[in-house]
Amino acid sequence: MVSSVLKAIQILETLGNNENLGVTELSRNLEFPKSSVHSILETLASEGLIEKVPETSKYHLGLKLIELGNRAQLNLDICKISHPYLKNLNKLTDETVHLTVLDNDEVLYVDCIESEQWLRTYSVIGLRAPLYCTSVGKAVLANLDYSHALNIIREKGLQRITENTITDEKIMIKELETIRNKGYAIDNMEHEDQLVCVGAAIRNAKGEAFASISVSGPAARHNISNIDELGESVKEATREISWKLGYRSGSIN
Amino acid sequence: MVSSVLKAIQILETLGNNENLGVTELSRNLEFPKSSVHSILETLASEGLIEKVPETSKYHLGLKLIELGNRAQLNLDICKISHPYLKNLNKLTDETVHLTVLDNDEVLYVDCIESEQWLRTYSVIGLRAPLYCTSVGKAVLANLDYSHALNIIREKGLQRITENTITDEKIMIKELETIRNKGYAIDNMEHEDQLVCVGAAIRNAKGEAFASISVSGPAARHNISNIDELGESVKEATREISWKLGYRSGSIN
DNA sequence: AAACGAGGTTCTTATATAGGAACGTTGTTC
DNA sequence: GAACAACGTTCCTATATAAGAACCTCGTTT
Repeated sequence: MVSSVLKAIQILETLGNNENLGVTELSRNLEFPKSSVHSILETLASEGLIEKVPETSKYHLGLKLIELGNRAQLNLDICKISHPYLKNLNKLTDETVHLTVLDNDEVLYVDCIESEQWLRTYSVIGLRAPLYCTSVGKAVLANLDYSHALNIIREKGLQRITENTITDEKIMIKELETIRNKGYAIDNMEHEDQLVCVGAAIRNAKGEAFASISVSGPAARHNISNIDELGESVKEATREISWKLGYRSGSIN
Repeated sequence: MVSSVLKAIQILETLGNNENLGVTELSRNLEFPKSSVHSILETLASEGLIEKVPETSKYHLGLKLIELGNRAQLNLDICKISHPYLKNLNKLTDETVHLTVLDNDEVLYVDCIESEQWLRTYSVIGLRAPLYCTSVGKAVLANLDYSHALNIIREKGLQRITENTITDEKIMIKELETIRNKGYAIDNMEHEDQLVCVGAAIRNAKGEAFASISVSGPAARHNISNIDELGESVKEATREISWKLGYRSGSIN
């Protein structure tokens, strides 16, 4: 383990969360000595991972990171394979479509195609969300080992975010069963008021649910009657992607 | 300057260009000792910037980089401000629209909205291209200091890429003058066969042309008659963006 | 306008690390 | 199946660096 590299990464993360910080602010935030921060910033800036605003001597993330991030996205198998299916779902539904992967017991949004409608879900690539209150998250959660899922639920807790958030463990366990039976998860304004999503999990060759896709739109457009139809489309897409990834379902599923 | 951080960055870049490299391959490529590569990889992997494929002990770029890259993109003022204009141009033209910034005497594609048509320009965020043979590049080049532009042209050279690439310095200098007069640059299959683009430069508050926007599509759809119309739309968008960035043109331009 | 304060930068040395070399481990060849 | 080859991993120490402290610079206060 290389401490300076570790520090550099933490600096990048901090700059990602708070744009335009100076040496002292970073040093205080991270509790690194100013001089260390300074020399690391100098190095990062020399390669373009961050940029120094000369007038203020403050730093923000740089162009090279955009380049690397997109390279990472292109190299990520799941993105490559899923993108056409996202496009297709977007065409079919005219709603915003997301691809997420499980990372650190959260979902990380790694691809997105926005709806063309005026009232639409916003693009959120690179953001994270909890598992228990999103369709993408619940779809994955429902397909993890029971003990693992329970662990996550208990460790992270079921914080109330909206009126509809499921905050009771027993109800959540039933919900996960429903999701397994249906093959897709519905988020009925559990994460954001007026936002309804349907998500289904993607499995890798080992059968692990490690990613998921969702379609999301305003509650006004998604009532009980059409949400299941959407759910079936999403489920079908994930089934095909999982197949391409080498998953061969043993059961009738 | 911190050598280990510098090495880490070079490793990330190398992994961006060649996915799935092992310790030895990286060590050979970069001429770093294996042990150094090993400990840096370990550190990068611990934070998720890269991922190790356990079966092969090879590494590729990780999820955290997608996150950081998108954070960088969101924080980049020019992206924030330009995105609505890109959307608008895309709607207006139904062609693929790109935003690039000048970086290291090249253009770096930092945002893109793809056409919905079957035959379309592909999305290329994170890629780079030379200045002399792209509309986005020429638009910027035309608005740099004459000596600076000439320097770039001479240092990088005018390599022939397609039949239409401008490879003669004198012709290029005239072309740049035309671009300044018109306010937009046309790439008539100079970078890729059958691909036609129109681009215009964006200026910051200091008046520096540091970014540009283009609309691009197949030559079949863009003849002499409609290309100038597109050019005017692109020019108008860049004019408004430059204004928002604080640029107050002194001349009639 | 002098003194202060808050930030960025430079200096120096005890300390952690880079990197050469030796060691494991895996899979390939004969 | 033994010997080899190729790669990943671990070890050790000369060396580069982290980090504390001093220093500089600029803006603000009295």
